[in-house]
Amino acid sequence: MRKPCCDKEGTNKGAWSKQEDQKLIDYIRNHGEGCWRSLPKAAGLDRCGKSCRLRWINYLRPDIKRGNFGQDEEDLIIKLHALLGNRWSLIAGRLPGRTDNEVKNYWNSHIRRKLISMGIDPNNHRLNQIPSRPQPKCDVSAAATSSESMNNERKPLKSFGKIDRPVSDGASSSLEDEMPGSLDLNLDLTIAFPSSPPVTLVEEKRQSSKSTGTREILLESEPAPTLILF
DNA sequence: AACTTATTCAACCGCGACTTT
DNA sequence: TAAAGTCGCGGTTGAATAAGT
Repeated sequence: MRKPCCDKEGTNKGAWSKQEDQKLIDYIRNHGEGCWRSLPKAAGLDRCGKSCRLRWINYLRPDIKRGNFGQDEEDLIIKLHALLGNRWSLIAGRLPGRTDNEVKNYWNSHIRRKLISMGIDPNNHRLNQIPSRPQPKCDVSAAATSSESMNNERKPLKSFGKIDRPVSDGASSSLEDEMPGSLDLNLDLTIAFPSSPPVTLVEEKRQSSKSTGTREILLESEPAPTLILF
């Protein structure tokens, strides 16, 4: 059988030194990404492959955009979070140059607090005080499109191809009933599935969107199925 | 200036899905 | 087909820094 990914004994941990960074950069420049297990040894690094991967993806990759998030990026994160929940890698995938870790951190340190201060539950994007329902300054209209899939207690969907957790579960109807006509997403989001989504999801989507008519969810079990939200 | 508290963010951990043997 | 390895993800932690007192 195979050897374990990395023996935890005798590998460096904690912050990366400049030398380590340089070794990793040099190695990946010459050999490309991949095979993280064997990379540390080949690159002369005393690190776990997992740690190398993380360092590269979150910090060293040349296409990483550093610095503050723009308002458009923030809006997009909110909208995508409303749709996808805490699937940071998917959200980051829509933000060029941003990493899942960065998006996650930004959400937890900035956006989350901002939504709370506006009386919006960041977990489900619902207003806490339903009766008055003030219009938030920030574009959180997507929040209203959210469903219970935002609930942090839900089981995470690990494989997108498998869709054992829908992008919005069927339980979303209660929310949509509550927030009719506030679904101005203005978001052209297309997610390509690696494989056809199960029919159950399609049916679920149709059922939940049927009642409201406020959101178009297109999920086709066709060769290149996409999820399109408006 | 010194201390405390809050915030940020890089890195680690554990788990589940996928792949390989 | 089962078991073990690998990879990627989300949650969490903790050190560094900033802000407040």
